Amino acid sequence: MRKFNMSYVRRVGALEDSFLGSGLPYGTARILYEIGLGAETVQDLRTRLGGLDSGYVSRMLRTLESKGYVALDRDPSDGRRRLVALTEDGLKQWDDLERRSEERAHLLLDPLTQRQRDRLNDALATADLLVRAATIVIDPVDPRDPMAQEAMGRYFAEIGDRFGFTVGDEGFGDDPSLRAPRGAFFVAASDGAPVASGAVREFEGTGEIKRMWVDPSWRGAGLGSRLLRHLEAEALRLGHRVVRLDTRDVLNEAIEMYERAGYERIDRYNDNPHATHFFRKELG
Amino acid sequence: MRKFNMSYVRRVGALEDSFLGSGLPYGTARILYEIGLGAETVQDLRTRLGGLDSGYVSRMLRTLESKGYVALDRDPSDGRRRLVALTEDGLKQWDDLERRSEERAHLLLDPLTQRQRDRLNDALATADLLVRAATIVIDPVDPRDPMAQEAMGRYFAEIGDRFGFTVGDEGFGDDPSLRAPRGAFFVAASDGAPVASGAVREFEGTGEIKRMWVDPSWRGAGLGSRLLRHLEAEALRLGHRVVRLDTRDVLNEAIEMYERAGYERIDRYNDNPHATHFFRKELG
DNA sequence: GGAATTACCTGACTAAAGTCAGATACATGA
DNA sequence: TCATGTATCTGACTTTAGTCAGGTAATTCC
Repeated sequence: MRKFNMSYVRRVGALEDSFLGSGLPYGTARILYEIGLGAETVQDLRTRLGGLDSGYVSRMLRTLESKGYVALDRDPSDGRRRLVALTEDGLKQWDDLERRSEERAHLLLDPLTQRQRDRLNDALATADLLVRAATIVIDPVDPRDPMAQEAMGRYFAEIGDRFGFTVGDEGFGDDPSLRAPRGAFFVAASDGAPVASGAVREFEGTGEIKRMWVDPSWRGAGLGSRLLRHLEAEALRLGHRVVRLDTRDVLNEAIEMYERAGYERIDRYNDNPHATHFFRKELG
Repeated sequence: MRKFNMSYVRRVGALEDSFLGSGLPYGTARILYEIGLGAETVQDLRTRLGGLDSGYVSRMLRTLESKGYVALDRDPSDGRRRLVALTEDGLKQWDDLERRSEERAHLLLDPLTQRQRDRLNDALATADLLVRAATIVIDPVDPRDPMAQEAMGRYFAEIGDRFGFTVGDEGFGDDPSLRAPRGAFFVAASDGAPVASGAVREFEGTGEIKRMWVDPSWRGAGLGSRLLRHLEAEALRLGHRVVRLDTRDVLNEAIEMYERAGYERIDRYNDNPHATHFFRKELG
């Protein structure tokens, strides 16, 4: 991996030079680029760029403003915040950056045959998925948190199992069993969006795993097992020696994953009408 | 590819931060690192780092010297040149950079299963090879040039190895037929080292391709065909409508490549005792 | 042997990138 | 309503990274 880094950065890292040649220094161009990508507030920008100094960002926004590339406006919902947006000229500049970057990528790929390009693409896509997967962090969140709500929303939508009320404004309500002190909810996020979730709670004296969900585009990256290990550790911490869970027959990969993780089939232990398969595992 | 860049640099690019935390600025650390990697002269350093300003490098060497990390010495074989080397302290610093970098890579790979790590490795190795291949430049050089000599050295060493004859170390002399105005020699280089070579000359009124060689670790990256196209174009430029070449039965991949490139088998046209197969192609 | 070239150095500069210490206006919770 | 906190801005800095124009000693070419 380190070898790759060195040679890749040396060759393609020059891709960042495409930011230059636009008349803007690198930092300023990055800001312009992120705005075009959807950053809406100054704060948003700062976090996207990895926590830059606020004064520094402010100054760069000022130069972009004076060049007529971005417009700043007070946020009506919070007067301290400022909204950033590209002007027409700014959009033109952004397109220019895009085009330049695209061109450079083409230039690089030019000497390769189509077959080689395809191979490169595949390799990079694989690497990307794995690197993303490796840098995902699994964090405990309150199930009422918007991230948790979004994850559950996608979980329920996918399972085709709707609650009595509509998904949206009021969310999935608040199931206290999924929170401290007798439960926990975890969300795995990448780039600020939930990509997997899961919960532990207590049920009839033992641990129970609920709401296991992995974003379809992330399946096969080992995220499910990682999350499962997390949930088991949490169940142990909550004092359980056994966890149980239910799932349904159509979720084949999930069932396989549970089996690989050492879960054994048991008889039905609850009255969930949607579940067909039941598992248990001794922890520790 | 651009997508990969963005997400990769965001996550792993931080790998370069490992240069920081060493108390040295990035540029200076890079110099230290390259010396540890084997750069021996100031010139060597400059080319490895992509042609930095000589004054700039000199200054950085001075700070490294004053910190006691590197020692500079006159080159006995050329008094203008200076030899650079790490001191004991410098070596310690270098190890530290290595360790830090290694640690960071491990931290990233930690959450992955062994199977995933292997997949990532494969993907990165493939991407690396292809990106390297794409950024190789094929340049005409004089066959007396050190690069050409090195390439030919390896070419002869290899066929010598395989076919059991040796070439003296008096060099390959100067075969004027491989130079202008009736011939040309090409070297493909990556990171300053020759990875492939080939020549065109005139023989009995038609073009002839000689000295086709591709570094073993580079085979299968399409370099041979690229070089061959180059040589054909050159032959055409030199006024030939036909090129011929000879090769040997054990070089299977080479023979396949020639066939794919549109070469047809012909009868022996010279008295090269090592050749067994003969080809020709009409150009244009 | 003298001119040209090469390898490196020095000094004087610039722009970019980033830090730090306040200042200011707005927001929020007790 | 007051203390506290937040989002942004301003000004005064520093460090990096890099450029450019000469200069010196050694080497090569003719």
